[in-house]
Amino acid sequence: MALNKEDIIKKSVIVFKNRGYNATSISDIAKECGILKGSLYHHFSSKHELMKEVLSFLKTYFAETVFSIAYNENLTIEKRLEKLSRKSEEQFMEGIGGCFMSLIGNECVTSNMEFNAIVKDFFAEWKNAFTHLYSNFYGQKQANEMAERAIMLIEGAVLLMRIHNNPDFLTNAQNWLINDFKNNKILIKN
Amino acid sequence: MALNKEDIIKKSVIVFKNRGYNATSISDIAKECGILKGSLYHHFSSKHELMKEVLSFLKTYFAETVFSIAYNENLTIEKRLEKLSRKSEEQFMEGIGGCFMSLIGNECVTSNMEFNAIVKDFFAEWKNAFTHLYSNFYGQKQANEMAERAIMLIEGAVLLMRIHNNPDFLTNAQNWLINDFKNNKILIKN
Amino acid sequence: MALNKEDIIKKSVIVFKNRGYNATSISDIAKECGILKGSLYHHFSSKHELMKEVLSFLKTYFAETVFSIAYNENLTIEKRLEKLSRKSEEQFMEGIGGCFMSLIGNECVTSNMEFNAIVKDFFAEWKNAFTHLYSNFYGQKQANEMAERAIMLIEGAVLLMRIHNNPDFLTNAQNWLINDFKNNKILIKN
Amino acid sequence: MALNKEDIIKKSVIVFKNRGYNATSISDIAKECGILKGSLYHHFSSKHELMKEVLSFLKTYFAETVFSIAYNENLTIEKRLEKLSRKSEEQFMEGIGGCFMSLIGNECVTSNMEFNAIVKDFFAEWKNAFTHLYSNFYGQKQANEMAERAIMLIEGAVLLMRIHNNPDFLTNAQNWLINDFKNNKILIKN
DNA sequence: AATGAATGAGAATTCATTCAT
DNA sequence: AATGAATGAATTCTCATTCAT
Repeated sequence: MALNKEDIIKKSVIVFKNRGYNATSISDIAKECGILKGSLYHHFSSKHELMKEVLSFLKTYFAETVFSIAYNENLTIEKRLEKLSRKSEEQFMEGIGGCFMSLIGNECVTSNMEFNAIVKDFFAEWKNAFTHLYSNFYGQKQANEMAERAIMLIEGAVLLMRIHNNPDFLTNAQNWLINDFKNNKILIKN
Repeated sequence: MALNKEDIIKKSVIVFKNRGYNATSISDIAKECGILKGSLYHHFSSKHELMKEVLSFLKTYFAETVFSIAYNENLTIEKRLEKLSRKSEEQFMEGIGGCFMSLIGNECVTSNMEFNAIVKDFFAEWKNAFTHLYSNFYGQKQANEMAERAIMLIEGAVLLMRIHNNPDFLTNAQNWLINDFKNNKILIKN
Repeated sequence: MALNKEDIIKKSVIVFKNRGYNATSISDIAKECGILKGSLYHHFSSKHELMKEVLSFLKTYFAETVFSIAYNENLTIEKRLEKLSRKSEEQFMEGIGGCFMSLIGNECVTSNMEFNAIVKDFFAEWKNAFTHLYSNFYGQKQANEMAERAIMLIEGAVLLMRIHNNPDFLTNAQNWLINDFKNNKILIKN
Repeated sequence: MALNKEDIIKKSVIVFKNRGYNATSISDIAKECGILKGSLYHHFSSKHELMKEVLSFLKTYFAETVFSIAYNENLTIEKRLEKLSRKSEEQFMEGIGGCFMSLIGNECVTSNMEFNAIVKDFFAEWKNAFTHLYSNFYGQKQANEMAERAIMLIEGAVLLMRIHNNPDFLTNAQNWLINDFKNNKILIKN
């Protein structure tokens, strides 16, 4: 009752993150929302459309709430890196753990170009954020590489965390990134 | 005609890797094998059982063909690392690209403990291989950490490669790993 | 259209009685109901669940409409026996003939404890009804025995009626029971 | 190995009696015989043909081993009745309990006229046996009726025995029949 | 907006039967 | 006689979607 699109999207995130796209039924989502599956079609024209809106919602959420931190000039570069890490960690550890974008992106890579486009955008924005931070200390090319590496490390860590049901993997990865950053900064200064 | 279990498992790897577990139907696999879906049940009692055998097959394949390289005393540590990288790359780039174990492991993490157990084993064996290599130059604790990091980096790279349909991600990651190894070796020597 | 559970249950009784549990498909029942097989699952979660509801429905039906006659104090014992006979006969001769409870009970005895429980309940209630009637003229032990015998005779008659496609078997059995009752009553009085 | 038709028929009796016709697969029977299902088709052209032979085998078995007792002039009528009871009881209590003929007869009554014909023959022969015994003391019409009643009682008892998994039902029914016989004989003599 | 009944396509699975070896 | 691979039809069940109320 009085459910709006955003409510449904937020509930959908939970269910899709647990079971993936194909194993999640419209019924599952409706149940999570406390309505009947027929009613979902008042808000979304199809499961596919719902997922597209979920992905867009999350992309926007990350851009506004997480990646934007990289551009916050009120904080030191280091603080930004730390805050960005903490914020993304929050998301990746939510519920059962995992990166929604890569989960859906990987599952649906052959079947759904529209999902894929959004997922690629997400990664591009994430990379830009990291590149922006690193380019304070490194040249463009190296900053780019380091950003790519950072994302790989985090995504790999999230993946292992999900499979092993153990948050330490992600915690370790974030610590390594931050420590590397600090150590390299010192090296560069000298 | 006269297909055996291994033939079917190899065909299954292709189809499951493309579409994942839930989106792949027994019909899809049967079609790939050139038989009717009913005939598959002569060889495997269920889709679930088939996937278990596929995962076990791949785990054994990696152990015997890839991870074993780390223990090959006829090669230098560096050569082993390179060969191990090349061999795993071969697998991860096969077909549409992706790491079968992490794809299935992530998709089915909430629904299937039996898949999960095999996937965890796979990662444990992979980590042991890296740890074994790194412990030639580092203490146990650090070798362990470096192994974990290496796997994270590769898995993250494979994930980005799949999503962007671009093998460079993985190539880069492997190069970084090998270069890091060489550089660190020099640092340690001095 | 706009079928409800009870409509479907009543149609199911017909089909299941004709062919038994295993030879009846969900499709058969859906056809009888004038809907598609998928639609049945809107009302019943499985064939097994449907049969459980059919059995429960029939058990209640017999309790309320047939066995209750034994306790109707407005009728003489003899009238009750006659009416009870007539009412059960109506059910056993319906359609192709047969006792639904014993048909399903016997067919599914090894495969389905839940069906079995309901079937046993049915027979217990039937026996109680007969025992109640007979205990007006006999001691508890003998009334019990006579009730058991009565049910055996009727069930055997229904079985032969079904196999021979001849209602006379049941008619005969009911007459014998009623005559025995009358004759014994006279013997007892003297 | 070295299985012959009769071996298979005897194993089939066990499996069909447990699960009925439709729920029993050719595989189940093959398993019980220790061969593969394909091999069964060397001995029987179809499941239907197998059941026909099973029914014929049992009909012959009962005729020769059980019903023939009624015509054994070396025994008193009473002894014959007792022995006949004991022998049929043996069969009805075998394994999980139940009368094979009535189980299959009832399950397949609408689908299989060939089974039905054999089952009807079986009951005719059984009735003849009882009629033969009773006609030593009663007129043809009454002997006939008593035979019918006897069979109804036993069949009803076997049915309840199977459903309640309790052999007492059949034991009781047989005792009642024998006692009735003895008591009536005395009444008639006087 | 929500319900709930219905649809129809497609999923996994079973199974009687065939047949080359 | 037996095997084991394959068939193809049928079965139970699921699910995205539609629509009258």
